[in-house]
Amino acid sequence: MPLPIRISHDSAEPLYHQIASQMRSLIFSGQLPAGTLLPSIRELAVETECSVITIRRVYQELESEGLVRTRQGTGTFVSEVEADRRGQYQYEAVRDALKQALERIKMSGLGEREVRDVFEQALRDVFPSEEGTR
Amino acid sequence: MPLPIRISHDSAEPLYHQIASQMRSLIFSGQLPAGTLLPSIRELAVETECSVITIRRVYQELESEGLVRTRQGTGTFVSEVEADRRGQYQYEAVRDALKQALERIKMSGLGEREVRDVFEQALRDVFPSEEGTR
DNA sequence: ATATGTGTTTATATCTATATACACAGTATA
DNA sequence: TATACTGTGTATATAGATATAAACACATAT
Repeated sequence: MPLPIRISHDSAEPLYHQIASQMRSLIFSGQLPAGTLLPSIRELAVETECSVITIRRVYQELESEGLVRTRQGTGTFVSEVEADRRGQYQYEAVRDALKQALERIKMSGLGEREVRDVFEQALRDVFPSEEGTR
Repeated sequence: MPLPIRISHDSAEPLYHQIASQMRSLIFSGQLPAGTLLPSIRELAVETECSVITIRRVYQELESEGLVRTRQGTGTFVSEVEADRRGQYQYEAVRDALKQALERIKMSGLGEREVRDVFEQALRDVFPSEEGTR
């Protein structure tokens, strides 16, 4: 089963960074629970249309952060992660992404009101009108 | 007068890319009208805390896109830009910035309430309390 | 044993960022 | 009117980060 990862080869953000970042989210959000066997570096390389070495680097980086554990000849597994780090990471990731987007939008000349409107509309796509939420 | 440019040395996005991207916005949005004399590469290098060569590269890239015109010994000036390209670029810039942030939000697994809270916080960071805006 | 799946190492190309020394344009001034 | 000065951009060489290919080594099941 392929991982829900979306990378862009046109983006200025380096490939290994995009992949690592998204895998952190998957792990911290619990979508990849501790013990899960990750795809082999070759599988993930195909899936993300990049080289095996790049994936290898991602796994190494995640291992150095204690998020995964890799064993030669066997595979790479998700490690146990303290609850503390979970919420913290997701919160900061979203906060940074939002800030960056807002900076970008502001620079285009839009004012606070317009930025809010644009974003409000976008949010409705992500959280499709749950009637009872109001 | 320094340009309203904000770059991050920690970001995964390359320096020259951050700078070029923001200068495009300034030009396309009309905040830097045609004929404007841009800061010298040394000034902008100091302002952005990067090397002269990096700024030079940015100016070269913008020149190759027809956005600026540079003359040795004199300086770099903003060129005339067709109205067509303006709206187009700004629209796409906003659209892409939003898209990226939303992808990140989806992947985080945070709920609507939390996302909205984070958004308000980020919005305040980017638009520091302009009292009269309401 | 050996076949097939893992991860690993080594060498290489390209991209990003830098420092240093150079060349041109305009201005002051002798 | 020369000429030196000070500001511009420019060229060359180099270091580090990013991405790759190809050959290697380990683990497990036949």
